[in-house]
Amino acid sequence: MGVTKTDLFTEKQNELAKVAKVFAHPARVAILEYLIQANSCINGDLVQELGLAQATISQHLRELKEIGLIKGSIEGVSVNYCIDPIRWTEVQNLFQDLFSGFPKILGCC
Amino acid sequence: MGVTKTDLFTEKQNELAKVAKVFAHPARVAILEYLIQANSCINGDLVQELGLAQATISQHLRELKEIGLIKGSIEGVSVNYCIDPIRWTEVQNLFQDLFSGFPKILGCC
DNA sequence: TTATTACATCGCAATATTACGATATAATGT
DNA sequence: ACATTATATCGTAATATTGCGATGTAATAA
Repeated sequence: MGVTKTDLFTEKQNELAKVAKVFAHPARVAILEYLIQANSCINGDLVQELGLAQATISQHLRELKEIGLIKGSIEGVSVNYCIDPIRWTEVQNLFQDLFSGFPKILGCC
Repeated sequence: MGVTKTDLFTEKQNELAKVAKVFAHPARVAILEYLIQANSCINGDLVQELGLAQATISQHLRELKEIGLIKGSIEGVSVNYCIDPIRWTEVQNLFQDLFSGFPKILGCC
């Protein structure tokens, strides 16, 4: 027990859930918002920005990378992180598809 | 350890993370999609629909209720579940605000 | 080469989530 | 009252997530 039964659900349902999990931690939301707001995408000061340990930030960054939302390119000693616009739109559409599927007009109950 | 440091983040970041967590399981996504697609919101057959045990479904429904995305009204012996349109839009906007904050034009990196 | 700087990974403890059998509750039917 | 039906809650085992110190790695500087 304790393991999600992914085989019971559609590809898309599993994909949305997996992506949503990445948004399901305030540190990762904060990282994304910081990357958006720093209109240039030079980084490394995330550890100062958020109050978490370097190891913890690194772990969150990895999860964002794994789902494809951000990319990191080595810039000398440090790493430049930025949002992947293609994937960003893709993920936006995943959520949009679900949200727009509900016709707010039909207020039953 | 193991506990999210919510005090480090903004109200809105914590709220979005909390809401995203509800979408972060395919069973809950499936439940929402089923409620959307069953244009009437009479229910109870979710246990047959998804392949999970009744206790598990009930637990997922509670999480959806707790975040306010669905409402359940007692209908005799069974319960009618349906999506709360107000909350649905509210949550949609929470995500939309984040997604639209990124200007896809500025393709740096 | 050795030191420094920036980040990644490992390993572990604390906590949270998932799933479900068992049991409780609450409304209806006989 | 008793049985039935539908759903909720409890308790617990399996697994996942979070956070961080310690350590590894890789590029540059002295």
